[in-house]
Amino acid sequence: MTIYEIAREAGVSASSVSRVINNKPGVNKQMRVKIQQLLEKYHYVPNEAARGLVTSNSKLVGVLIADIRAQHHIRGAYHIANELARHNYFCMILNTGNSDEERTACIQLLRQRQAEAAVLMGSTFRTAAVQVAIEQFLPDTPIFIMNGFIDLPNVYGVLSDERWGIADCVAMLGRKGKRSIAFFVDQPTPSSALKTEGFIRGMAALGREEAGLWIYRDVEGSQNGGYEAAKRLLAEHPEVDGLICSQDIIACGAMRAIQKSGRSIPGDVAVIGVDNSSYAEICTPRLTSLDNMIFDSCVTIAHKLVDVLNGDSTNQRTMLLTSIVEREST
Amino acid sequence: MTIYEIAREAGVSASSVSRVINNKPGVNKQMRVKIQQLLEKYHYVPNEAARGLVTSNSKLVGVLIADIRAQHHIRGAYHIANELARHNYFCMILNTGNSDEERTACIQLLRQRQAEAAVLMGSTFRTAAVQVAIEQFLPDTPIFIMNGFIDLPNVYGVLSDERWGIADCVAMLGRKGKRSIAFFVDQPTPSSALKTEGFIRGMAALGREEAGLWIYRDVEGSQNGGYEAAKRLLAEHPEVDGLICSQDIIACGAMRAIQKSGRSIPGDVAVIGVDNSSYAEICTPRLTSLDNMIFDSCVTIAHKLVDVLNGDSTNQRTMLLTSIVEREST
DNA sequence: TTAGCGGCAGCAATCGATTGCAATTAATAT
DNA sequence: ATATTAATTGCAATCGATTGCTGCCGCTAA
Repeated sequence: MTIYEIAREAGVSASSVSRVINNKPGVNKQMRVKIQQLLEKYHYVPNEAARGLVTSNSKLVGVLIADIRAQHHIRGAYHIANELARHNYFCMILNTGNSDEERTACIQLLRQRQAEAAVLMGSTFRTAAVQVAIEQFLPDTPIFIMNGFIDLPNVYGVLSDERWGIADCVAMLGRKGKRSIAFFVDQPTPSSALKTEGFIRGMAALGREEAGLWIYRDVEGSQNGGYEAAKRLLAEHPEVDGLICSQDIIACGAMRAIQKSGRSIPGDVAVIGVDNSSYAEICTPRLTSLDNMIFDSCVTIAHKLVDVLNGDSTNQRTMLLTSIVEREST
Repeated sequence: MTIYEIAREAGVSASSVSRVINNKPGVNKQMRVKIQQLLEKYHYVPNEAARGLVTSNSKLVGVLIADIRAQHHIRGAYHIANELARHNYFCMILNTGNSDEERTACIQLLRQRQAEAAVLMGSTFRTAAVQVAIEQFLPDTPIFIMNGFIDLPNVYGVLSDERWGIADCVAMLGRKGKRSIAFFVDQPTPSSALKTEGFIRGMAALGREEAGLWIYRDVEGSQNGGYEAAKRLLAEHPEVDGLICSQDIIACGAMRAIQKSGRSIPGDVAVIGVDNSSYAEICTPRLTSLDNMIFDSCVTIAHKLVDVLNGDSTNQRTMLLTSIVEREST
């Protein structure tokens, strides 16, 4: 069913049908009704490719996620997609994978489908190769970065203040009398750098110097990664009484190792994770976690997106405050 | 950058450029190279809307998921998207939500974007309204159903034999000397009906009649749902020594209630979940779970999809065997 | 009676590709 | 030298919409 067939049936030209479809003036009232009935009758759905071709608006926003299997990312995509759907935009959720080739391919896909904007989640966009790809293929496309920022005209970013968040976590452990606090952090990204910085500041507030801190870097972002790191930690510093992990899942693994060593949580060692994911509710004991406001970030991004697509302006950079959700592990 | 601009620069017509882009014969070798260099130079990416308009192939497959936040569904989408990407197809992942209106809207979206096939995951497609929508808007589109089947010409389905799987779970508990076994099942769907049937058969094999079975239906698919159901179970049947839950997350909640009642797992009560999700690895004790072969199902669906899109034929219905992954809870 | 105007409808160009067919050219055979 | 054939190349139609512009009709005012 095309507008031409509808037009023929109604005895008018395609122009009129198009005007009816798009609620534009210039069509007689009765004819409008007649056409609407035909549209209804034949379950007419416009061909978005044809429409996009002439109007050059695709009503399409690309959401690039490093790994859609990661809980917090997919939840973010979910919120953004829902918000955009209300504005008649459609989200193209793409799993970018971790190689630059895959990422560039995704960016080309966006271009190929004329995406009007792109949202980046995770560390997808960090490498130079990807930035080049963006500049080459999406030069005038507004880019929205979740938990990150690049200082360029078309780039908008939402960040949660994980630095102060982690510092708060340290302070909280301090208030509970913990002094020998370790920190597990995953692969280096801007986000993990902020977290590390927060840890250092927090410990400084407790009177500890950066040199002597127990920071375990490059911990794999999995339960096993946390488990192994904690084994090492317990061997090297058996007097540890507090642990902060840059991801909940790492904390889950770490707690297993701590419990296995015969220590109690939070009695002997208190543990805090980050993300406030569903894992935090499921592990035993339930995990205290720094909520980095994924939900709010996504809502904010979605609003920014809609504003920009509507031609309104927004500030390029927004900072969100984090909060600690306290559970049994502290 | 359009083919016309490339053509002008190369001093040929758009036709030749198009032939080069699509690797078609009929272009002089040197000219072909020259055009390829220009394509490269200007980072040319074809406009898929224009291309789709004339060829009427969108290279697009819709994946409809009731709730993309559900681990196993999004993992499924991940596998399918990866497999299809290798065949130059692009996946449109849509969160259908739970109302018929939302679902119909998603189906219209597929039509609007000329999706060449649709994959349905979760109970998305069960209601009559949705089936009508499919018939109206996607009459000739092949539909692939994950863990389900409808007997129609264009419909393909992959099912895992959860019935026998659950029966096996019962048998396994039986072998461990458990006899007082309860079953928690979520909202009624074809899948949960199969599971229930499997439970009944399994118990029959242990010599139990259907009438006296402890089947708790309509348990909410969340940790809290499992927790509340288990509280009821323990109150009504304190002698319970085995529990099978239709979802891992339900089992996680149930285990909390069981532990809180002072019982040990698996000593007093053995627990089994379904899905073999990451939750099964994170809860304490780690959960024995029936692996319903999400991964294999997705791979199978993706293969079927590619076959059908290539014009090859496949059998409409495939059955996969499940397997029990044994962990600490049994 | 005629100029002016507003409402409605359609023509035709356009978006960026693809592709069948005809035209041109060069190479080979007769 | 002419006919035959194959290899290139371009023309023009097409896909399914949108939209500026023109034309027509009927009504009102001078």
